[in-house]
Parts: sequence; structure tokens; C-alpha cells
Amino acid sequence: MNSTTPPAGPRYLQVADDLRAAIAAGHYAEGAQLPTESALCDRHGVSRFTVREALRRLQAEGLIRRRRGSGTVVDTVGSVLRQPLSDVAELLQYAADSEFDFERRGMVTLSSAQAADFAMAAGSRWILLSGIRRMTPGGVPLAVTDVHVNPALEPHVAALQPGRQTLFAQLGLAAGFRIGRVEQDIRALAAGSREAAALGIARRAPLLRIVRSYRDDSGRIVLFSVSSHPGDRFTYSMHIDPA
Amino acid sequence: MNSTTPPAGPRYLQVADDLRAAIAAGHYAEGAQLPTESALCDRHGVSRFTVREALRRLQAEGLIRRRRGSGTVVDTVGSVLRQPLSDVAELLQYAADSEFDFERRGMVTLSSAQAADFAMAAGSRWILLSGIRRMTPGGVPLAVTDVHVNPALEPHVAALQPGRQTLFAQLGLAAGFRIGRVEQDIRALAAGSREAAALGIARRAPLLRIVRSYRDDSGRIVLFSVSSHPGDRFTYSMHIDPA
DNA sequence: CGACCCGAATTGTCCGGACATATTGCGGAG
DNA sequence: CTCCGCAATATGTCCGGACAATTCGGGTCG
Repeated sequence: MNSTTPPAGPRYLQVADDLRAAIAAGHYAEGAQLPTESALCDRHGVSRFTVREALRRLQAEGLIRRRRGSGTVVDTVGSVLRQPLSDVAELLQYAADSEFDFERRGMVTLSSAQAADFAMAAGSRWILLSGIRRMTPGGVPLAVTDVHVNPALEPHVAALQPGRQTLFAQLGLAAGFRIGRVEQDIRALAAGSREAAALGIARRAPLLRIVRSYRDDSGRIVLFSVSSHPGDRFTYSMHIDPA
Repeated sequence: MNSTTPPAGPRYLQVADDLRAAIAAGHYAEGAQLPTESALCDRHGVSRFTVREALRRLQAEGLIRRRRGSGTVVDTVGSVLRQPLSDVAELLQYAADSEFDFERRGMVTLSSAQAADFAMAAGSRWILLSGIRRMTPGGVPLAVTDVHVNPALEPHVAALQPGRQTLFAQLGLAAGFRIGRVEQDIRALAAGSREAAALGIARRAPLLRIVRSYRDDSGRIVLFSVSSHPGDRFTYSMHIDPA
């Protein structure tokens, strides 16, 4: 527990975690100046490279804003019920803030219509899990989701548990792969009878559909999910930073 | 025009542009291995820092995939009619790939309902421009858009021209500010009569609505736009990379 | 022939330094 | 008092080097 035991991972992540925790704890109010790079170098005993890498992460998350000559300030903290998303960590964080109940529905083969709709290969086979995501257990449904798992992960599917973590994160832990790229397609469409019933909305009501595909670091599609959100109850929010 | 005249901007952007152009020109097929970092250092006569910064950009754009020990390969080139988006440059690039016609519609004050809908301040005043975006001039409409410009930029609004560039980019050039953060909210809703008529779809048909707010580098909201895309004609596509 | 090991190749992490460029506040000139 | 310019400060760009972690091929040994 001393200086000779580096707890985990790269040092810039530790610096980033420290700063993130400090901001979350309110040590720096919204709009407040953060310490300068060189001050952070001294405090953490690392080089400017490491500090800048840490700050780069926080900027990508939307926590801070940086300006040459001016300094680093805490950016607007997003309001509730919005899903900020700029990197994988944020994506998983959102999932941890809501509830997901699912049931296994067996093996499916994608029809060509589905394949086109989901931008996946026709005829491919997947283990289908269906579920509902809620903000709070028993509360209003936020989304109905079909999760398609790569059959190669069959042995780990039985161990999946409903709760506040993504199936993808659970599979990653169980099967021991690392997160690679995540892609998502977003579109609007009219609710069918199944979505209407599950979400408690009218048929043909507008739905926000998000198709996410998760790859491991070798590029294999581990899982893809099809989420349908009621249009009047869900807003997808994100930000993009320059440079 | 020789080696003593650096054409523009940072060197890593020049390296990134070179590589992007080479990939676009087909010099590296999809999945093909790119030169290693040290090879790129030699070729461009820059340090590894510069090459890595360039590659970092291309990775953020989704053009390449990198793996430790393995190398750098060209990633899947996205299919048409999808809008990849991971940074501001891509956002502006998409706009440059489509056509936008607009007309000025005067000054407006946001009602509290609009303010809540757009996540903006109620009672704020904006210059309203309305327009339609198409893939090709005279082609099918991709979106109907209301652009709200900060009244402080009034003197530059008259000079705005329809075409293949965003109003935001034009304003930036004219008024001399730099791009800061872009935020967007995405939701699904039913088409009203105005959207139905403009887009040639049925009333109550599902719409994908994207509200984007553009800030300059000091955090001021320069402009925000409300785009309504027909649900069956538009898919918003993006990707997220780890680390 | 197959399983294993080792080493070359490649990207990731990290250091210390240097100069460039933008911002901001201060003080002096008018 | 106002405006201008300068200097201090902070982040951006860039260098050269070093070592770590991972991948992948090839060679060795059973």
C-alpha cells in the first residue's frame, strides 16, 4: 500500500480517476479552474505527457473544457435523463444507471430483412435474449431490447444475470475478452404491436431505435443489441469536442 | 512552394490528411496493413509523436484500427447513407456532402415549450433560417432544418449562402470565431403537418429529430439547429473506440 | 507432425525538454 | 480614464529517447 505498489493500469488513468472523483465530490464547482498541467505534474509526480493524457480523457468524456492560454475548467455537468456518450466507458456507465430484466429466447437466424435492418450478415446465427430496461425496478420502461449474442459465447450465457450491468460487460468478464469498437445506428420508426405492448404506448407511435454492435479487440462481433425507446420518453444526448 | 513553406497548420494534420487521401484513393484496401509508425516517421520526416497524433485522429474518425503488437489496418469503410460522426471535422464533412437551401425568416423568441424541447433558454431571441437538406440538388429531401443564429452575428447573416457548407462553418469564417463544443440531442417524434409537407411523408409518420448546439471556443452558443429527418430515409450512424 | 518457446516487430506508456501560440492582467502612454 | 502594448501564464505542438506489453511467425523439441 505504499509507493512501490502501483495499484493498476496506466498512470494517466489513475490521474484521470483522481480528477474525476474530485470533480464528482464537488471539489471543483462547475466552471471552476482546475490546477494547471504543471501543478498536476507536481502533485502526482508524473510527467506532463501523463497529465495531458489524463486530461484528454476527461475532455473526451465532456467533463472539462480546455483553452490555450486560459486553462482548464469544469464543464457543464449534464442533466438527468440524458445519455451522454463519447466513449465506451460512458456507454457502460449509462447502463449501470438503469435496470435491465431479460429472458433467454433461444437461437435465431437473421432473415435478410432483419439483416438489412440491423446492418448485419443475413443467415448469421445468434442467441437471442429479450428484455426491458427501466430507470428504477418496476418503474416506467425506458426501452425494450433484443440482445443477440455470438453463439461462440454459449457457455457463458447461462451465467448472465439481470441487473445494473450490461450483458456485454458481464460477458467480457466471463469470457475474458477486451472491449473493442462499438458502433451504433440510430433511426426513427413506428412502433409495432410488440413494442407498443411492452412499452405501454400506442401502435404506430414514434420509436427511437438504436442498434449497437460490440466488437472485441480482434474485431469479432461479440454481441449486438436492438433497443427501441419510446419517442416521448427518451432523448439521446451526446457531445463532440474539437481537436 | 518548397520545404521551407509549411502549407498550413500542425504537422500531424498534414500527415493525417496524407494518409486519409491515400486510403480514399484506394492505395490501402480495406483491411490492408498501413505502414508502421517508424516507417511513417521516416517518410514524413517527423517524430513518432507527430505520427501517433495523426493516427489518433484517423482512429477517432473510424478510418483505421490499431492493435499493439499487430499494427495498423484500414477499418471498414462505412456504407453510403450513413452519417458517421465522432468529431467536429466529420460533422462538417457530412454537411459538405449534401445540399442545403434556406431562406431567412426573421427574428423569433423561444416559447417555454420550445425552450424545453430544444434544451435552450426560454425567452431567448434568435435569427431563424429555415431550409431543406438534400443529397443532390433537386433530389429527395433528407431533412428539414431550422437554424437559429445568435443575434450578435446579425451583420454576418446577410452574407450567408446556400450550398455545400454548413452555416456554422460560414459564420465561423465570417465572424472569426473558432469551433468549440457541439452538443446534440436525438429523439423520435411524429411528423407534424409542416414536416410532412416539406419532406413528402404522411402526418404522424416517425421523424428523427436532431437538435445541435454549436459553441465557439469561449462557450457561447453561436447557433443551434433543429433537424427533422424522415425515419425511413435516414439512419444516424456512429462509432465509439476504446481508450 | 504438433506443441511449445523464443525473439523480432509493433504499438502503448512514459520521461524531460524545447519552442509556439493564445489569453489575461497589469502598467504606462496618451 | 481609456487604450495600447508587454510580460507572465497556460495549453498546443514537437522532438528524441527509453522501456513495457502484445502479437505473430518461425524454429526447436518432443
